[in-house]
Amino acid sequence: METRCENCIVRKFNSLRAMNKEELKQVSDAKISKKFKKGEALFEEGEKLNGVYCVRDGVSKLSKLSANGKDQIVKLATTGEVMGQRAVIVEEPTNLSAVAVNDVEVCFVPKEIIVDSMHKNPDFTLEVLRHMAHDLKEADDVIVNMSQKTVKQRVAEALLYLKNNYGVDEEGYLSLTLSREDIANVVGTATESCIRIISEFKKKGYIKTSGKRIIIANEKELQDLVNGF
Amino acid sequence: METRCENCIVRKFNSLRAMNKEELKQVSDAKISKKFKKGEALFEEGEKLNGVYCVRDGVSKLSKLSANGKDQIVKLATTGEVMGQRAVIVEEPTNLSAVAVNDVEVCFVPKEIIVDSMHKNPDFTLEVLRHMAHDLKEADDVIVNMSQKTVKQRVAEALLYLKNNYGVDEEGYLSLTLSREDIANVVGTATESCIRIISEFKKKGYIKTSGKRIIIANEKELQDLVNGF
DNA sequence: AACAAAACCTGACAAATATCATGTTTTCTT
DNA sequence: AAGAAAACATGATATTTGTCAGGTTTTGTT
Repeated sequence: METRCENCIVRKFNSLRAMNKEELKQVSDAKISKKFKKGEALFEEGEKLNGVYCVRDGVSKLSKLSANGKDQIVKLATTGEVMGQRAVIVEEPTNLSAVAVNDVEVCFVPKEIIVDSMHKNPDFTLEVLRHMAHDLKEADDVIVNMSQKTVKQRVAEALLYLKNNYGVDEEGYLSLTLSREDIANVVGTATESCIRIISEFKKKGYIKTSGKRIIIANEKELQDLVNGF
Repeated sequence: METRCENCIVRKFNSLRAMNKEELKQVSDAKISKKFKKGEALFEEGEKLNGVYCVRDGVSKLSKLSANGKDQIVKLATTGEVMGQRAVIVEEPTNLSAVAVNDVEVCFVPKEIIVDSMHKNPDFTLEVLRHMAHDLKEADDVIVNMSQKTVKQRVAEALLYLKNNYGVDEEGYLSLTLSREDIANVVGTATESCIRIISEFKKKGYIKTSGKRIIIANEKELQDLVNGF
């Protein structure tokens, strides 16, 4: 599928929207469409990125390996988001790995075009800057959550996050299904602890489950828990 | 003391170095020098910032209040760093409070000048972007540390950080003296836990203390601890 | 449909950390 | 230099969380 970036709705949600016509044409001509199956890696921590990845469809987990061999998921990147921007800007190997959580389709945009636009088009640079400022704020929030909230609160928060950001299907199940291990890696805890807490939520009627799929049955109770009541 | 920004060495270390002469003159004319005593707040979380704070001297702690009433220190801002940039860029109230750790001297630069330069001077915007990209990476690292390292490892790391970033005085004491409570708030733990661990380090000979002041006596042991040996 | 692999689950226990209570030392202020 | 306030310290205990070990269920593949 060779579509033109100029017509891509995805662009509306990321910094590429601040590009002008010529720039978009350049991107369009140079971009390479890539598909990744669930579980495949888009790129690995420490790799040099030759461009950025604009997500057309699907969700990827951005994670970092810790000294003890566990992955910490730092962010979930969804349709409209751009991955790898940070590394391209500072011209360093990326500090994060990206792995497809479900089937993912991205457009790879060579870094030269991005860098070139950043030098020439202040609006574009500013837009990138705004997105990064937003990510930084979110990262600050995560730091505070990690250090000040209990694992139980963080699991509850993660479930609400999944509902609020990815919605539910016709039956009420969270549209984005993560494995218990992935949830544990988002929350920063042991997989068993995560499973135990999810079981507890189920027992208390806050959620219902079917296999790995989850229905949020009592949003208020979960929210109260997050808030410390 | 009314010095000119054009001559300020501090500027060399932050994004203002990408400003051209006219821009610097504007900053110089509009800036207001402010001094804060140890413990005073420069600004509070949720406040609207009308400009940025360029640190001439001293150290401030940037922190965020958590639901349970504890402060989490997200970053220490030192000579040469600019505080409040993020909030000015996204035009939101700041998500962090800034409190002087020791006596602090800053130049307050009205946001109009910053915003104006960002629209006109791509080099400046790009420089700001680079700094923010760097901060974001550091934040990612903190997230991983918080979730994957033990409190003991994080305390050890914090002590080494203080040594590496602020150095030691003639007697070998860490130049930047933080209270045990502040260290606990950097590390994200209870003050008592922090004190206990510091006592343990002292008992084991990794550090020496005199009041709140600390000498790192065995850097290698501390580093090994951080690395999980 | 059968099988293997992966994911999920649970119990028992150990380790890490928080909390509460109380006393001591240091630092600051006058 | 004295007194008050803040910071530091430590014990006892409770809670949270991780680890190991062994199961069961679900999922994917042929």
